[in-house]
Amino acid sequence: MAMEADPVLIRPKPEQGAQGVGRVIAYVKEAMLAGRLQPGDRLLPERDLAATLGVSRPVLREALRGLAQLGLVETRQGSGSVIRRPSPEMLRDVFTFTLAADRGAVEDVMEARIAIECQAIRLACTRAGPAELARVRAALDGILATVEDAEAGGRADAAFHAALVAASGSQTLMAMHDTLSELLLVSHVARRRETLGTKRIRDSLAEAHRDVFAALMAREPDRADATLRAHFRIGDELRRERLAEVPRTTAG
Amino acid sequence: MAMEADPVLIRPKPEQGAQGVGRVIAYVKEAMLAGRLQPGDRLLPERDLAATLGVSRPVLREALRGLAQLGLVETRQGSGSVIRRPSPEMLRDVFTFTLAADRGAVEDVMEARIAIECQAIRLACTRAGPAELARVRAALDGILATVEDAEAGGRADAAFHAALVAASGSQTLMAMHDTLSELLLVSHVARRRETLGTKRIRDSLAEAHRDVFAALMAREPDRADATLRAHFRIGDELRRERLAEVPRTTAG
DNA sequence: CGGCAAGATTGGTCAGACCATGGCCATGGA
DNA sequence: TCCATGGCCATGGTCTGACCAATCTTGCCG
Repeated sequence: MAMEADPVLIRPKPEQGAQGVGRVIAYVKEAMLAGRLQPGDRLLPERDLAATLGVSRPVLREALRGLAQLGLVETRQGSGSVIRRPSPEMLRDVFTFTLAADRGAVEDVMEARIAIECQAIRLACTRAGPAELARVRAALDGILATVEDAEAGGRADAAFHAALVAASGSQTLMAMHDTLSELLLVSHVARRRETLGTKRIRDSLAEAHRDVFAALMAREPDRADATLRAHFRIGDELRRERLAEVPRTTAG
Repeated sequence: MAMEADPVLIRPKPEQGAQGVGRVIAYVKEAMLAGRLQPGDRLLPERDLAATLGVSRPVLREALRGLAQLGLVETRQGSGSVIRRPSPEMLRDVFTFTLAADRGAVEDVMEARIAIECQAIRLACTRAGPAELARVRAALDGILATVEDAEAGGRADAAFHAALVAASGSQTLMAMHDTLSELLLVSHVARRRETLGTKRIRDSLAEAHRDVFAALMAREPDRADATLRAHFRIGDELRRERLAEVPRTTAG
């Protein structure tokens, strides 16, 4: 009686001990871990693989879709399915939905962004090669060319910061930065509109970006971190100053 | 400005093809991000939802499987599909593949963790009240009480760092730290075992944690940041030293 | 030899049928 | 009246076979 105890209460992980879709997912995962399947390897065509594994094609497709969402497989119509080296793409999704469910105030999102960028510029000081530096340089030029234009300036600003993070060579930091940038997208444009006002303010911002780039070129992590923090602080101060002294005259 | 919560719209990455399966995945993701679907909400039965979305049931199932693999949906036979908030635990599996492909992935995630914690301790210096500080203190005591025990010490260490991040009062930083900590669990215990060896090393680590706490109590953000960074650096150096000089004697 | 078109291969989707599991309700027994 | 069990219905899991769409390969022509 009690010996036939609660099999219902045993909750294996979805792929473990399962049939059908779960079995196929487990088979592919295990083959990858065992080295029998390597990134770049092509799987049998769906019809053949389904027959080989003894499942129907919709079941196989379902399994492949699951693996594809995890970035372990890439499937192309007319071409086939290829094993992939996992990329941080899905990390971006996970952060996005985690933060969407648990998002803090915008300031907190901004703090997280500051954290990521400051760590990124530290790494960039030691890791960035000439190509990465040239990209940051180009992004800086984009900022200087668009200081008068809130919309284009906002995009140039975002591109500059993204180039900074990319120069770190850290895929984790890039994935996180992508998520945070999207979260901040709307407020970012508004922030910029509120900041741009006088020529003095615009020059200050341009100067701050030049300082950040110079710090990166100097290759000193602590200085670069401090300079980037100062840049964010300046932006805050200028915005406060602007709001305190200059009544809003443009509907923006 | 940012005084009120921003109604930020996030555009999820367009799903591959954006027809059929991709469209369904995008639909669910968008609905979650827009708040129309919340964790705990039950989706229509498969047959009904497929009809509603104008796709066949295998297509819908494929989409649900993809979402399930990302932890966004949980599907139970006989019961239905429920929206879930992504749990970082599902990342562990995938991170195993990432590690198999790239041993350096741990260091990458570690950099992100350092970024989050250093920003958190900065915020904690200005935001933490007596209750938060007491919690960090209690977590420090937990570390000091478990320096001889790799397993319990690992948990106490994690609890200390989580308490630091919690003391920042930033929901965003906490959510990100949770996710990163889950990733690092894959290798965390092994790292700690490699580090603990001699009494000298254990004392160094205990001292470093005390320093971090003292810096937090001093309420100086720059000093706290630098002290925490030094703590991470010390951990790295001790680990390298340990691996270089002391042959592994425990099978652990 | 190179380019283009046609055919073959392979993935994407659909419809309909059947099997398996979970939940709820009703009935019977204590 | 309460609890346990069984039956039924709802819902997910899988299969078969057909057709559509995209990619690749081969052959032919200039």
